[in-house]
Amino acid sequence: MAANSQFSMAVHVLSMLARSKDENLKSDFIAGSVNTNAVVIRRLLGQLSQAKLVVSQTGANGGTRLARRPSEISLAEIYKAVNCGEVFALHAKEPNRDCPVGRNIEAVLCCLQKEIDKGIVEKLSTYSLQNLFEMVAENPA
Amino acid sequence: MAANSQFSMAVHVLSMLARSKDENLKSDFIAGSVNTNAVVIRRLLGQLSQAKLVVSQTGANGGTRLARRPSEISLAEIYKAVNCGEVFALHAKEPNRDCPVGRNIEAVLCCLQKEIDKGIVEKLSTYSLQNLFEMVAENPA
DNA sequence: TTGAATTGTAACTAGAATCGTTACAGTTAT
DNA sequence: ATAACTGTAACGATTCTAGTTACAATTCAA
Repeated sequence: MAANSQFSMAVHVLSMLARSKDENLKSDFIAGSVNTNAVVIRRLLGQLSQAKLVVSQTGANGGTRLARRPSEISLAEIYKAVNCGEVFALHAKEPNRDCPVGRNIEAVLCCLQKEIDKGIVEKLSTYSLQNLFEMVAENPA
Repeated sequence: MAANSQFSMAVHVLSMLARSKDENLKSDFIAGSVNTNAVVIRRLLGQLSQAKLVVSQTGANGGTRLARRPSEISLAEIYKAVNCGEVFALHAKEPNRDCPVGRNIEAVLCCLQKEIDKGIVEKLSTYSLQNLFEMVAENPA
């Protein structure tokens, strides 16, 4: 499959919104920067809106802006807002319950998966959208 | 796509091998516990063999055993041995270079991606296959 | 030395997930 | 009223994983 780039796109989109301050941005304009279709952006914005990270307005002169200041949005919130799966997947088919290993391995792996995910969220929560936006701005083209 | 469960399968397979000590296990037997096809297991064992975590023998009475003791194999090595992608993917299409955000976001995201991956590896390196195997053994069925 | 048991690997299929695209209903400013 | 937007459904193209079959190469053992 194509790899899931929702988090990357979300960070991109939110950086655009951070840059535009309180002005509404159109999905079409954002799509031009991300280099994709406006519907893809609107779908993503829908998730970010549900997570209360952005506010959208329909109608003429509509568009989207941040719901909070960039310094008050952590990358962890963005990560949780978009649907970007787990670090590794558990078994596709249930292992054999007649095997002492097969019987118990899933529970252990599930635990480990959660622990890793917690670590990721912790690391991401040390960055705000503001921090990230500054990195983008500083970065030499 | 179906999610990538290589790491889960690898840990499962290596736990089986840890349990069997120095005895060779057949791919067919392992497949029975993982509940998949023997070829899938052999493919996985190929990767683990390249990473020098296991040793295989062809021919009659062949099979696979651990290359080292379970206490000397960390989960981080297993993670690196199998091909289980990144936490999040970068942009599918290259962003628009004419946009100040689009121009620089990828480099920043790439950095972040590496930092997160480093965190995962650090966390995984605190567990050995032995530790994990003990968790599986202790876990109530 | 023959035969049986195994691994290694190529090739193909089925199924799932993402992204892109078109289409259109609903909303809002002017 | 009309034009400019968002929200969302529906479908296709692409890509990835895992499952499967098939078979060559290797090794043990009688």
